Order: sequence, then C-alpha cells, then structure tokens
Amino acid sequence: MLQINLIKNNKAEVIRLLAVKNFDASDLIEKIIQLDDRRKETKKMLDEQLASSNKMAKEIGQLFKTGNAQEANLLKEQTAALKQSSKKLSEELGSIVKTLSEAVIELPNIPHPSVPEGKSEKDNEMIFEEGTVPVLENNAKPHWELAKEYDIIDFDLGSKVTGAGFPFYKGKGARFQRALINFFLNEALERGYTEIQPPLFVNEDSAYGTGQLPDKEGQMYHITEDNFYLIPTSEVPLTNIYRQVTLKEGDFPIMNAAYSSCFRREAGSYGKDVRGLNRLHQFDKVEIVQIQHPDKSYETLEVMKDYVASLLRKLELPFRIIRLCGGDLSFTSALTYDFEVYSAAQRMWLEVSSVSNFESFQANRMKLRFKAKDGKTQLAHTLNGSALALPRIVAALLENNQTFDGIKIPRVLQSYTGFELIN
RNA sequence: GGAGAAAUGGCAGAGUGGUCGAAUGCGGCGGUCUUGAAAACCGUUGAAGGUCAAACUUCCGGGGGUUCGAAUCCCUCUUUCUCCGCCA
Repeated sequence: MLQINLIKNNKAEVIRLLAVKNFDASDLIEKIIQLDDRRKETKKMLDEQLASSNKMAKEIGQLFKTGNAQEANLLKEQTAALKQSSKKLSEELGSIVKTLSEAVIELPNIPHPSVPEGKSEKDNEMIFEEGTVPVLENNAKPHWELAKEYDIIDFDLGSKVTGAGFPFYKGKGARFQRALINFFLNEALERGYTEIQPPLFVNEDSAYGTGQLPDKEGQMYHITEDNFYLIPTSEVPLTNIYRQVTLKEGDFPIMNAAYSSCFRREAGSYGKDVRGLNRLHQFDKVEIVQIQHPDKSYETLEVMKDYVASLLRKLELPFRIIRLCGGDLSFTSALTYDFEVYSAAQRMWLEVSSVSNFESFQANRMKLRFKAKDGKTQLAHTLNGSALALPRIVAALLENNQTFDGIKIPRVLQSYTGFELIN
C-alpha cells in the first residue's frame, strides 16, 4: 500500500512510474486524492461537533455537581440534535475511509528506477549468467523419469493419497530433500540469519499484511471453518511477526530465515510447466526475510542476491539472474531478481528463487515502523528471497548430474546426505 | 470440549460513571552533583489524524451498545491464566 501523502505530493511521478508496471493510475489517483480531501473535510466537521459535545457534557457534569439539575436537564435536551448530526457525520466518514482504503489498495507498488519497461517475461533483463550448461547424452532423462527409475519420488502415489501436485518423496529422495533443507538452513545461519519455525496457517490479517489478500485470494488454500490460510511461502508469517510493531533504529537489520512447506493452489496452470516437480501444490522452501532501514534496503537487496548466487554456486548449478521488467514484477514488489537454473534434460531454465525489495509497501499495510534518530516514526522496508525453493533445485540436480551409474550428489551436500550417489 | 478469572502506557500496577490520556513504581531520555561512573536529586517520557505551529479529535485487547458523559455499565469476538475432560 502506498502512502497517500506520497501520492499527493508526487502525483505525476507516481503515475509515470506505475506506467512502467503497465498500470494506468491516473484516474485512480485522482479519485484517491479527492476522497482524501473529503475525508479531511468530514473529519474536521466531525471533530468540531465532537468538541462541542464534549464541552457540553462537561458543563452538564459541573451543573449536576453544583446541584443545578434544572439547568443541566435543559442543556441535555440541546445535545440531542448535535448527537444525531455527529452520528450521521461519523457514518459518512466511515464510508469515505472504507472507499478510500479500497481504492488505495488497488495501487501496486512503485517500481524502482532500474526496472526495465516491458509487457511480459520476454522483456525481463538478464543481468548475470554463470556456469556451463551441461551437455547430456542423447538418452538423458527428465527428472520425473529418473525419479521413477530410482524410486525416489512417487507422483502417482501422491495423486492417489491426495491429488496431483502432492508427491511422495521416498528413501534417498526423502533424505536428499532433508539434506538440502539442512544445507540451506545452515548456510543462512552462517550468514547471520535467525532460524524460525513459523506456523503454516495464518489469519486473514497476516495474509493481507504481506499482500496475498485481497488480490491473490484464489492462490491460497483457505480453511473456511476457522478462516485460516495455508501459507504460500513463509514470507507471510515471517514478515507478519512485525505487523503493528515499532522497532528501534538499532534493531536493524532484522534477519530471519525459515524452512517451511508452502501451499499453492496454482489454479489455471497446465501443460509442461507443471510436469514432475516443475509446479507443485505443496513444496518445501527455505526463505530469508530482512527488515531494514529505508536508506539501506537496496544495499541489502544486493547482499541477498549475492547470497542466493553463492548457494547455487556451491550446488554447482548453472544459473542466471534476471531483473524483472515492469510487466512481470509482482503487485507488491519494487524490484525483483529472479534466479533460474538450467535443467539440462528438459532443456529449460527453471525459476528457483525470487529476491525482492518491497520498500515500505508491505510495511505500510501492516504498520511496521521504526523510531528514527530524530524521534519521528516512519515505515521500515521489507525484503525477502527464496534460499531456496527445493523442487526445481532437485529437478535440475537430478537431470544435470545423471550418469550411467546413478545420480551424483554435489560435493557440498554429501556430508548432509551421507551418500554420494542415488542408484 | 466444559466451568471460572482476566486483558490498562516499554514493563509492573492503580483506577467501577464526569475534573482520567490515565495515579504510583521501574525502565528510557535530559540535567545537577562527580575527574569519570554509580547513588541521590530535578525535569521529561505513548500513538494516530489535524495544523506553519497550535487548538481540536480518536485510542485503556477488537467490534457493537447504553448514557448528556464510559477505562469504568451491557452484548459479542479474540487472547491469556486456573480447574475438569480428551490427547501427540
């Protein structure tokens, strides 16, 4: 959620920048400014009426105290009309505020100046590439065939017990997953992150705070009986820890990392993109979240980006870093780097991480503030990134490391798995 | 799941209809004293809206109600604690 004062004071600039996201904000912003002016006007009128009500109530109290009941009762009668009109004003104000906040919620975050213009993922900007794309034998298999051959991931069983997109990991497959989780968590710990085990369900306020609601409602599993949402990423509970919290400047940076299962309905996905591990309804991920001072958030974003790169390097995976264009950038993000690894048998790049700076967009929604040195309270910046999402990493590792003898485990993981080969 | 109690400022804790945004203590900040520190003493110390600044308004877990007037009374939700039941 953008701050209304910022919109007001930089109207033209906000409209121009939102156009980079292919969002035409001019009408909406006009509406917001009008509503906010009306809000102020109405509030002022209401305040004046309340002030005189308060004054009269005090007088009545005084009169009763001094035994002047007759005069008090006279004054009491006068309050009725005032009460009625202030009730009406207050209802009016309520409805203005509601309309206003519904309008403000529709505005996406302003993109960072470095975000390239563009309509779709085709216009994203590749900013870094590393590693050699492996050339496999002709009989190389995609990961879903390897998974079956070595009996490490069972998609059919998942379909039977739950449904499509909920695979079973078995034997060395399960151990491999566990090794990756431990590896990612230990790396994060070494970088100074605090390990957190969050709840996997969140309430409506939390889903709203990080921006999953209202616009991505259909993407989350919803437990209607208790009005909980299954987390699509641990970003949601991790960031909402600080909902309605005022930090001290010395608290920065806050660095939390969590492993969690993630749940996504992925309505409308189909075809080769959802084959095997490419897109699941339940998957595992280690997420890193930072809360930073506004002056330092972009510096931090670069550090987080470099950290994710270091993980992929250690896993010996060829990867590239993409700066998302305006059209591909999420509603809440100001700048996002996507990481893609090459999956050699599918011959495609798979997105395995997304590192974003939300600036104060989430913070404004959830009232995450800090007290600056000058004593003023202002919004903090939130950032997060996957470090990393497991399924596509597993897919790429299975495919890229397949040999005649079996699948080689990257050196860095061997102490975690306890085996060097899946065969 | 059943019964009961509770929720007040950073923390502890008073306040059961008006002068209460709220006593007191602790903590924080500033100062006096001191070579420095501690102690002691003095002052100060919530948030949001609004304003050039003020005035003013709102906020005592959330929402609603009664009343001229609510931290205080009523309804409701949430959370915490105690007891009983069930249970990994």
